Amino acid sequence: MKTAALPTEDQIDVSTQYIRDCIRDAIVDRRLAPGTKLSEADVGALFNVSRTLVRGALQALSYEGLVNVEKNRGAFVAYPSPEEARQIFATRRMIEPGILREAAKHMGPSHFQHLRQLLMEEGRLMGERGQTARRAEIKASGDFHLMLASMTGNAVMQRFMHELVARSSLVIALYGQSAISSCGHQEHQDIVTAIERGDLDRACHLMIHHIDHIEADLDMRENKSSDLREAFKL
Amino acid sequence: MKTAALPTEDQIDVSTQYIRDCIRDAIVDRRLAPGTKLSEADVGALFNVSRTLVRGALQALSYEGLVNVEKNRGAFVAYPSPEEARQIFATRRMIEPGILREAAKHMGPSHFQHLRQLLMEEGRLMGERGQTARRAEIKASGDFHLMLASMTGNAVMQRFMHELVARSSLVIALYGQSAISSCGHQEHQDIVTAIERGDLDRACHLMIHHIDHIEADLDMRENKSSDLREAFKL
DNA sequence: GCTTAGTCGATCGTATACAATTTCACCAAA
DNA sequence: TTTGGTGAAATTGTATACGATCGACTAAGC
Repeated sequence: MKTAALPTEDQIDVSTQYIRDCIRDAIVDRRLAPGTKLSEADVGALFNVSRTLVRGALQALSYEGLVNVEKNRGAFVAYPSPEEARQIFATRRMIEPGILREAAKHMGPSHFQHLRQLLMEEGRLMGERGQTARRAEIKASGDFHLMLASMTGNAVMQRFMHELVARSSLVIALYGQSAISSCGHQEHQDIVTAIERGDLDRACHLMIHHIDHIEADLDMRENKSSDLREAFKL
Repeated sequence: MKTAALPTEDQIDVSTQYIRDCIRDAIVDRRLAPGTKLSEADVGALFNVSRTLVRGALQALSYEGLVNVEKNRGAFVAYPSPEEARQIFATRRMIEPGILREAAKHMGPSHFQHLRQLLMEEGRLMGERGQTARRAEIKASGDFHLMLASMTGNAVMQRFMHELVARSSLVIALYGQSAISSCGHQEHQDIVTAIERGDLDRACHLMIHHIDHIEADLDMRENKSSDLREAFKL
């Protein structure tokens, strides 16, 4: 609920940071389709700022992998290739077990309560229908992994996971099949249960398979038009 | 050896990317001390470009954690706190075992040869004396971990490791004690040997202890002057 | 003498201006 | 109908301009 201050938007201090967050949210929420051109002038007009600030925001997003900046052509919402998608999930398989073990070291009863609460919210959203609910569900699903990362108390790792989750959301939005990805909810619960029991090996095992399942539920056959450009450019 | 084109510097296309790389190299090589102010005007004058490009470079470096940008005060070479340093190494412990296992899947004889070659170079540098050799040694030590990451064939992970190694170098430059950190060379060799034998569990174990040793050889008592500013600011 | 207010210089934040490049529409020729 | 070329319009790349903020120094007051 970050977009709370719409009515007085032009009075708010609209900094690069704010623009970046807005665009990122829009991309992750799928309100901006992959491949969409983000014209500096247009975005600037939207926020009532000059191109200078917009450029900064777009460059930052480019660094996060959510936007591709092509020289002399402009910025576009990232259109991750299947290979890129595979790398993102492969990276998650490499690091999330580590996160799990580290987080477990720092977890107390209150942490488990927070996790359970998040899972309940997630389950509630799963029951609902409609675009909005689906978006919220994808977001909640990512928040689970993000919350685990935050429990490591490690800001560096948190940033990495933040980026990975955002890019995963983009990939799921692109290649995800209708409703199947929801089955991850039960897996989240199983993971928490395993941690709670102190069975970290099992928790890690479940986590890896969970990521496998997310990836398996994607249909990453070669894409639409936009790929031709990438195939021959540069 | 990236700074090969000094004589004709003003004719080169000095883009944001180039400036960023130069500054990063200077930081990692310890030619720029932590805490050093990077004035936009000064850097711009140095490269004969406007502040616009410099700002872009500094913001990118800030995202990498090598530079701190303080609002209305300017950019400074990062001065990692002990806590930050701990998080960097903790992150490496969380992800490098994963890298190891993934890299091992893709490694053939030629890969081992490359690794051995790097290790020989590392050993050679260890024998030499002088600042230059020490810098090269720290760099070579990082390159070992970077090479392992590159063998995963995963660009996302490679970028993460690149950032972690750069920041580690900064930390070592700051808190490292004279010659002790060199003992890691033998550990690198042991890790390669373990991978070669297919004993990944042992390789991971060695890797974690290796990172432990690097961290243990630091003297992270509370720092010099520059920290006072951070202590009271914000 | 120490504290506090006020001014000045330096540096950053943002907007704007101009140059360079790409895109696209239009038209002519095959 | 398609292909190829030309020029204007749009868009990005970079530099510069100007207002805002911070830090240091000076000076006045306690």
